[in-house]
Amino acid sequence: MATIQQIAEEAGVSGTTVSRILNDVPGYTYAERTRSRVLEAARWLDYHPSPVARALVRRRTNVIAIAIREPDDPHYAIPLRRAHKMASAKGMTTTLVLPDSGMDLQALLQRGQADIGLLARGSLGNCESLEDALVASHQIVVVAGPRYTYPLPSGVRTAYWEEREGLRQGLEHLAELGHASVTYLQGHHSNRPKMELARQEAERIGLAFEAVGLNEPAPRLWEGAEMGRLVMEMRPRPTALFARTDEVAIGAIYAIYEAGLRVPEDISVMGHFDIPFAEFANPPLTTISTPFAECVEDVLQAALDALETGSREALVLENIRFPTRLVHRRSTAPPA
Amino acid sequence: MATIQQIAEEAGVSGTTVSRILNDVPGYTYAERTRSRVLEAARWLDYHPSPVARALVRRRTNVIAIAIREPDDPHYAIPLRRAHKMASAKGMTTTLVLPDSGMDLQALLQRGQADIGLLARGSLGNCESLEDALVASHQIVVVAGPRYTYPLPSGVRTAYWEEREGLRQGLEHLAELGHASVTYLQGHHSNRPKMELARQEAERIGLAFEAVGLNEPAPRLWEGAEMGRLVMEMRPRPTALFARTDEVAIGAIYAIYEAGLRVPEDISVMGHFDIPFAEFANPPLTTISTPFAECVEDVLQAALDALETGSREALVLENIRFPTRLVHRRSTAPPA
DNA sequence: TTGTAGGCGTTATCAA
DNA sequence: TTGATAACGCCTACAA
Repeated sequence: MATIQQIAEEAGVSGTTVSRILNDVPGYTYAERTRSRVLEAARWLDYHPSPVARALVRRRTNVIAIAIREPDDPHYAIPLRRAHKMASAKGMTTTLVLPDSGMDLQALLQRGQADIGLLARGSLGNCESLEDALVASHQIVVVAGPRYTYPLPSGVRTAYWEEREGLRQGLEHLAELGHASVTYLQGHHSNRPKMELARQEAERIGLAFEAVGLNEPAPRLWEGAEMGRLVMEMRPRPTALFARTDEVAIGAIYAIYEAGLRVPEDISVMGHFDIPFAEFANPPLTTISTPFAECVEDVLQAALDALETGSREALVLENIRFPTRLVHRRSTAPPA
Repeated sequence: MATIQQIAEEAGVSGTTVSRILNDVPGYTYAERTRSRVLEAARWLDYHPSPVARALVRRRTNVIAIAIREPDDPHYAIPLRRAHKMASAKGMTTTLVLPDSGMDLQALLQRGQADIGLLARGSLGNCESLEDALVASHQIVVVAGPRYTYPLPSGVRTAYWEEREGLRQGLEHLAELGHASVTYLQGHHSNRPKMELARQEAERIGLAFEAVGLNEPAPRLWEGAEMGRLVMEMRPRPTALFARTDEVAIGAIYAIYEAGLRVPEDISVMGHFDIPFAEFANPPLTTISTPFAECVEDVLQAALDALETGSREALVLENIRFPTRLVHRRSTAPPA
């Protein structure tokens, strides 16, 4: 509520003086008497600077916009938490951008509501509109997430992992266990690109491949259960399931037990992403661990640096790739 | 990048005219020629109004600050998603406030960085500082969450459920199944108030009560596993576990299977909150469903109304209570 | 039907 | 060592 002007009057100085003292602007040495009078008046009036007014003149909102796909997916909680932590360490705040809402990242940045846009995506590629955003607004945009087959978005700093790599690791794991075929749990056909990658890798390894899809989109756990039920009716019954997501895998396991079978004795199931629940699933889920946290940290750090130095140069220099990793737990075993 | 002034020059009118036309300010009828010239210039220059400048003069940021405890707890994803949805339906954005960060809700509101503060808490009560915030800033604060024993925060619009109610429902369920005693999985002692409530209710029902605690705080799944292991060594072994949280319950089930026992054949386990994973746990988790979404929706709607009408009256009128509900699934059964 | 002037709270520029 | 003054982009009396 209190403004710099009020402090100035209270302390009998000018607003300029108050601003400089309160902000410790370098290059100005004020008389101790003035300093203390200002400081005291500020405390007395319970002064809090207005970030809005500041943002207007400094052209800096101190806001990081975080765009994620699904806020209730534990997998996306990672970038959210990470980014929030890094932001508040710098005294910045975060704003959430979700896909359904009318407010998209591009609009947010164009209007100058955020200094940095962090895109934590479920897939990279097809990002032309991103570059537009980058050019149109002078803000900083960085991207973290998995790469499928599309080329990386150019002109945007990116950290990523190769979805193909994780898929291969999982497929090889199943092959090594002795499985001759995999059934991939794709879900809604919007997830087709990933499935195609899996198919390619399976063929390279010499694993028979089959995919289960769903016409209607649904929350992942439900998708998993639904596909699990479909699988239970397939003859011959698949020996190994590779789910698009840990949640899909857990949903599938639910359906398998519902049908009176067991994992991995009757059928092996593996997931993707290694969310915390994977470790504590019953049975503990074999899955592919994915470096989402590292990716976010990497690009966001670059973005913060760029923001501080004011040079956007470092932003496009490199696109760093982080490795994925097989986490072998108990939901996979040799076929019966 | 483009400003109203630039449009004004481009269209050969004054800034005032541009502002009024672009905002459809009622009470002004402009010549069609002027209108179209302004509109065209705006499109031509790709004009986007600056929310920062607007916020400064309108004293309205169009931001809702959402304070939650743990971003990666699926339980807290509910208020987050709900609030974000309601916000963006009104063209507002959200900012996240997490406990660890230096940025707290009070500071945010005092500085006028948000119009509404939504506190989606893990517990109600002890909210004196809240009222300070309310009085100090002219912003709107509302609260949603569980109530333990403390009185509701007064002077703040609240929607809540009674933690005691859910606890009783769970305890009664176990008693009806024939259990003579419960072991409550409390976790870190910061969760003691809820445990005390459970103890009281157990005594009222005539159920022997015992609590398992932990000295070190840990993520809930790990807490659950740790306490599950402790329980496995207790003699006589408990017949029924009541976990503070679904995640704790799932962690405990993990430890139970690790020890070679089964749920519910050897031991019953129930959780609290009914997160999506509860339904798909193995076995599906009996739990208490909690109306977090309804609570958030209720108070946030009140807050939005208050913001629109400008009267804070409606805000303190009522504190609505929503019921909790037992969800009986398969992790509980009569004792062996 | 349109425009002018002033202000929202802060910082930057220039002068003293 | 300190102050005027003018922005930042928008909105709202008040005037014409």
